[in-house]
Amino acid sequence: MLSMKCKYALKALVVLAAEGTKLPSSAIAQKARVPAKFLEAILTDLRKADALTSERGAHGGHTLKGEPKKIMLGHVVRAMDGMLAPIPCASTFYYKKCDDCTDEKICVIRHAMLEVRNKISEVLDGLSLEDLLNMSPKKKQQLFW
Amino acid sequence: MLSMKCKYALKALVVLAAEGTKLPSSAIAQKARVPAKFLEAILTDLRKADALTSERGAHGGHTLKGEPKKIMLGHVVRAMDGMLAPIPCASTFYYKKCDDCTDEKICVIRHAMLEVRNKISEVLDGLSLEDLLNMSPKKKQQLFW
DNA sequence: ATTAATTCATATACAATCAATAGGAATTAA
DNA sequence: TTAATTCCTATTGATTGTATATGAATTAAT
Repeated sequence: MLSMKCKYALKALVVLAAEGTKLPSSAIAQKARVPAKFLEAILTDLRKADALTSERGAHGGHTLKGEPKKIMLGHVVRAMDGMLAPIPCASTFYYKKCDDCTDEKICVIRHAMLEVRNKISEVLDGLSLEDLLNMSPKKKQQLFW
Repeated sequence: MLSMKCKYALKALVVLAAEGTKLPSSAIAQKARVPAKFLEAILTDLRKADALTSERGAHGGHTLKGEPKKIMLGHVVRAMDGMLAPIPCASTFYYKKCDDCTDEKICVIRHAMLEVRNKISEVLDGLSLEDLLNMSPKKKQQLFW
């Protein structure tokens, strides 16, 4: 399950990618229809995840860091929610051994979940913000949802 | 993320499939290395999900309902954890509209998550308990994890 | 009938996580 | 100096996850 936080993060980034300019969090909140104060915290996390840069003070705001084509959904989802894999022992970025497993090389559940994690990764690590924008029927018009 | 409950459920079913006989929950707990009392509740859920039948009293126990080939991982995961999709609006079995979405037909996030949900379903609805057993190097010997 | 083995039902506990909100400090441009 | 903004820390309330406890109901064997 995606958390609301992650969904909001994606929406915020889509707005930034579509707009292509610096935006204050209040504007993003409005365009993305996301709780303003919650979004502030999310934007901070996105900055730490290197997805955007922020400028403080009057005329401050948030700008996408790099081209939308280079920011992949997988990166965002991992930064917000952690691993893509359904189970830690099947994760590549957040691997953790199971307590109830003696030999994970033969664990049939891990095997199955590795397949799932690879499929999820194929999709999310293959989709960029630009790809998301291109899915939208029209452009520059905030009709993404 | 798979819950522990779901993981335990899968392990219990693998044990039952491998064994091919009626087993009391205590025996399953031991073979699957799962907390015994927690497992009891899980087995009840699995019965309600039509994955096994239970007999009470002395010499009672749980038996897989139908062939291992017919019990798909997707069914088990849904019964334990709910939808496979990362987001309710992309679920087929547990669909729910988003509050912050006016036209989900064009929602780019939903679009992306539909792709994810379909990939997950391809894997989990395509894998049976029998398939899991066949992933194991040897058989009938409780070396599944 | 009694006993032991079992499932089944209900309640409880505790911790963690989620989804936010609050208040204010620090920064910046006008 | 002011207004607009990000940034930081704390708090809240609800929900979920991961169990454990207790005991009732059922069944087979003696």
